[in-house]
Amino acid sequence: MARGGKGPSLTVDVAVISVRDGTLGTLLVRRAAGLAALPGGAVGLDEPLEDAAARALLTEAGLRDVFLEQLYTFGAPGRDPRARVVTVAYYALVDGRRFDAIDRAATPVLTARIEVPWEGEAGGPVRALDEAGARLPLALDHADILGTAVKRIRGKLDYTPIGFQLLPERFTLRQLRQVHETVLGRPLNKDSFRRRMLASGQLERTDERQQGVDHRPAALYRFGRRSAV
Amino acid sequence: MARGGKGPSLTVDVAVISVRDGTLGTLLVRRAAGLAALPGGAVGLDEPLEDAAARALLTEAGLRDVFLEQLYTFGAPGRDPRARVVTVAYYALVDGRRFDAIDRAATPVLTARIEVPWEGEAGGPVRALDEAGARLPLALDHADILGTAVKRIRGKLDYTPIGFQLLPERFTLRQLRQVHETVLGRPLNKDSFRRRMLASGQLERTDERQQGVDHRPAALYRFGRRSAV
DNA sequence: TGAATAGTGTCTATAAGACAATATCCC
DNA sequence: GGGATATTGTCTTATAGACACTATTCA
Repeated sequence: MARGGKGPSLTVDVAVISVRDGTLGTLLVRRAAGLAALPGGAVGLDEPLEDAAARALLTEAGLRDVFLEQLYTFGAPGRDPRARVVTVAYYALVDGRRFDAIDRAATPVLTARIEVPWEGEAGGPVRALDEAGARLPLALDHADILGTAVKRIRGKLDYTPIGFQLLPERFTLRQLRQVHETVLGRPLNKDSFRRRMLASGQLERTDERQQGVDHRPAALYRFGRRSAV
Repeated sequence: MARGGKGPSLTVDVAVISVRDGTLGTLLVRRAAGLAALPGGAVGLDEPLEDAAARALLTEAGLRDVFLEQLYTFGAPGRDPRARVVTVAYYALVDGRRFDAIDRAATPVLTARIEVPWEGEAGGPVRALDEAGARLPLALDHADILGTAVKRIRGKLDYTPIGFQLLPERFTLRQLRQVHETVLGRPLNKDSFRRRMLASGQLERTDERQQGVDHRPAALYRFGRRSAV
C-alpha cells in the first residue's frame, strides 16, 4: 500500500446494484478483518479509470459487460486509516439473475441485500445484510459509497430509463414498474407509470408474451433506440 | 510534475461559472504556452479534495466562500501529455459582479465568456472567448470540464434552486428567471416560472423593492430555509 | 366457471402556457 | 399622461391519479 509519491494513491471501487425479489442487492468481496468490501483496486499507471473499474468487476466478481458509470470520488484523508487513498467510485447496474450465474468457486463473492434507512433522496450510508438477514460490516466508507449509488440511481430514474439495466432483455411493464418501486423505495401509480413508459417511445413491444403465469400473460417489451423527436 | 509513485498523480480543477449580461462566464488563469486553464493544482497528501479546490480558487483566482461541488473525475491516460494526471473537477457558482471585485494585480485572472455549441443536455466541450470575442485556447481537456459543468448545472436547475448562487443576496424574479434562461440557453415561460418559484416555498419576499429602474420596481426576494411540507 | 392480472377508456385534479386587466414607478 | 414592467386573475391545455370495465390465461 505504501507508495513513493508525494500525493495520494488512487483506486477505483464499484457499487454493483441489482434488484431481486423486490429488494436491492449488491456484490461484495471478503477482505481482511472479516469485513466485506466493494470490488475495487488500484488504478494502473496507464489505465483509464473506467477500465480499472471494469477490471475489478471481472477479476473480483466475475462480471463482464455491465452498465458502468462514474459515481463520485471519495477522498477524505481519514477514510483509509492505513494511508491516504482517494477512490473514484463507479456504480454498475446488473440483472439480479446474473448473480446466480457467477462461478462462486473462482470468485468467492458475497451477495448482500441493501437496506436503505432513509427516504427519497436524503442520502447517507446504507446497510448490507447477508442471506440470513445478518448485518455485514463494510470496509472503510463503503456504506457511504453504496448509499451515494442508491441516491444517484433514484435521481436518475426520474428522467432516465435506466431501470432496464436491472432486468433481462425482455420484460413486462409490471416487472419494470416493480424495479422502479424497489429502487425508489415507494409504490408508483400503476396506470400513470404504464402511460408514461409507453409514451416515452423507448419501449419496443415484442410479439412475445409472458410464459407460465396463472393469469393473462403480459406482453414482453424491450428497450429500443429512442424512436422520435 | 514527476512523481516517484506507481500510480497516477492527483489534481483538482475548478470550473467557475457565473452569469453576466445574459451570458455564461468563467474565470481562467494563464499557463505556459499561452493557454488558458481552469484554476487548479495538486492535492496535498493530507488535504481533503474540496479543500484543495477551495485553495486553488483562493490562491489562483482570489475567490473565497463560494458554492463549490464535486463535478466529475477526469482521468484519460492521454489527457496530459507530460504525465498521467487524474483530476477531480469541481464547479463553483459565483455572482458575476464578484468578478469585478477581484484584485487583478494580485491574481492575474482572465474572465471569459462561455459559448455552448450544443442544446439541452447533449454535452460536449464549450468554447471560451475573451472580452473582445476572440477564442481563448484552453489547456488539456479543460473545455470538456467546462462543458460537463454546464451540462450538470442545466440538469440541476430542473429540480434545485441553485440559480440564486449566481445572484446577489437580494434579487427580483425577473433576474432569477434570466439567470435560469442564460444557464439553460433557452427562454422560459414568464408566468409559469413565477408561479413555480413562488410555490416552491424557497423564496422569501423582503419588504424592499428594486431601485433606480424606469418602471414599476419589482419586489426583492431572497432564498430562505425550505419552509414547509 | 373462478381467480388473477393485462389492457383500455373515462373522469377528475393539478400544473403549465396564454393572455387580459390592473398596479406602480420614472420621465 | 405615457412608457415600461410588476402583479394578479382567468381561461385553456397537458399530464397524473383514480377508477370502472373488458380481455385473456390457467386451474
